[in-house]
Amino acid sequence: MKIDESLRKWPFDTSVLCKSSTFAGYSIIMEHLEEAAIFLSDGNHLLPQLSIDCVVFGFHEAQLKVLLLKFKNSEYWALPGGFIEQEEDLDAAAQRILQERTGVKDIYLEQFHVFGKVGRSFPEMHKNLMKASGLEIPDAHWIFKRFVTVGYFALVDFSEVVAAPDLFSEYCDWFDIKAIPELIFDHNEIVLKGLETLQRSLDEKLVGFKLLPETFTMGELQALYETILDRPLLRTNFQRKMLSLHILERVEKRYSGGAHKAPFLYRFLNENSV
Amino acid sequence: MKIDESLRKWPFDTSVLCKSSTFAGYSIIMEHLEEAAIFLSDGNHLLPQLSIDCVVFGFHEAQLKVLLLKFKNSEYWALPGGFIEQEEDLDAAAQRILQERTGVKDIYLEQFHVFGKVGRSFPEMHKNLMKASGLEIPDAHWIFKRFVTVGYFALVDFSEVVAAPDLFSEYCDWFDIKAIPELIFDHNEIVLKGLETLQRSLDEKLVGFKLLPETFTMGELQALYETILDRPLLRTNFQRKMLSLHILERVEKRYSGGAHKAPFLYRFLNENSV
DNA sequence: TTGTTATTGTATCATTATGGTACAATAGTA
DNA sequence: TACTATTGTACCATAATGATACAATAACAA
Repeated sequence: MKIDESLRKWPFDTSVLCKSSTFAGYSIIMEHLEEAAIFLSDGNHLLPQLSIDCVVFGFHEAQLKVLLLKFKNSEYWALPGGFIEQEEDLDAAAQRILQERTGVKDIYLEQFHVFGKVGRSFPEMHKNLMKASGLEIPDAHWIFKRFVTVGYFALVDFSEVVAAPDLFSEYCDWFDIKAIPELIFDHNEIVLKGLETLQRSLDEKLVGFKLLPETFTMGELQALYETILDRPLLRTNFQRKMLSLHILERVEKRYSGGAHKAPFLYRFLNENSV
Repeated sequence: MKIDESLRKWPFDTSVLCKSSTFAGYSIIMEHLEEAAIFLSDGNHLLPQLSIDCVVFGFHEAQLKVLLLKFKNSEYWALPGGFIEQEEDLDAAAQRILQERTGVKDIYLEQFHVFGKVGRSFPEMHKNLMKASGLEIPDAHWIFKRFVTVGYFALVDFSEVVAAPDLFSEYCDWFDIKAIPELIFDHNEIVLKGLETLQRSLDEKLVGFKLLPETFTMGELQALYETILDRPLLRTNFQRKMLSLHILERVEKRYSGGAHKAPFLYRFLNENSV
């Protein structure tokens, strides 16, 4: 069962938004502006100069995708991110930020690196982006200070995600890992490091299944591995290897209109359920 | 050639210090107190609520050792750590902190995890430790706030280290990884996570050589691997494996008073020098 | 000088893991 | 009913690893 693409992102196509509900669209943006202004007016409840940035991986149509947000009235894209409350655990903050962006609870999250170079963000660029989105913020505001950011990567079942932009972004979309646009600050570097970490975790931790729905074919699993590792794998040996691990349960066959043998469906057995 | 143990730490034995140079010892402590007070009087040049803690690994007498600091007038031990200057890269801060503690330049350092739980430090305990070391600090002082800490692990040639305590510690010493005492806050957890990271890096990154001096025997190298991985390895196969990697250069034989065949000495060839 | 001892370096065989090919089974189509 | 594309599995070749055997030898003792 396939979910309508347009349901997956909001607002996916701005031209549609403007045509069909210009006023509603405008009011929503105004509301966001006000929300953003309120948010920015008091940073005392947050850990200062520390942020979180997330590389959200999804798998769709044999491609590894990353979720990105687009700044309002600008061509700049960025990773979903946020700040940590004074009374909030770091991991909990990452969970909260991602739940807000994806609608998914209990996301698989892993911290992978801290980015702490002095010059990793560009205050001037940041100010321009804020101005473009309609926010006049004094130069000395806390949001323009140097930030150290903790990189998390998330693995989500693409079909479960209903992505939503944040206070400063216009909309969000999935990008093929091979076609990430130029991102703000050092976010391209963060994506790269996140991908490297994912590649390394893939063998040792059987983490790939988090990117697939409940059941899947061996072919789909192999495509996932090939895409992440970025190299072809021998079908027969991949199958032998996976089956020898005894982590897959055969469910039923999938009869689905190809002039060929139908593949089995498998379900991942995590350690607890065995 | 063996360096005198007593040279390696300062002041290694407090009783010696008190007996042989009571006044000098006292004045040194006073000096430190004053330094500490000056340091604490202004935190504006530091990133707030963010710290660095280091697990410094050394290898000595077939044991994996960790460097710990002892708080003044207290039985509590802690990891060497510090804070980040506003104009300092995170990695540079870790280098600086470790250089101050070990006297070694260009230390091999790797960031391995951020510890960000709200309750990871204990302000009351911290205040008592400060009081015991002679510092009266107001409860609202920045140093008692919640801190997120970035864990680094360091690999050093044990024989090069001349360890020195910091402003808040009395002296420092190496501890066998198997006999780490109870540490403040979540530092035991940090050591454990650091060790796990070291174990995982050991195969994939040929990082073990950083713990050995310039030249070493195959037996010493094997002892290092066995200690870190905490399991015995077959001598003959270990030797075959290491030699097959073509990362070792045979230097000469070591004739050193055992009634048996003398082992070769090896030098590690890093990628650049080949 | 010669035999003894503990350790080192290497050869060899057994076992397991992996790379690669072959082929039968089969769901849909012509 | 034959054909096609794909799937599941068997099989062989090669590589990596586990385990044993043994010669070489530096220091020591007789």
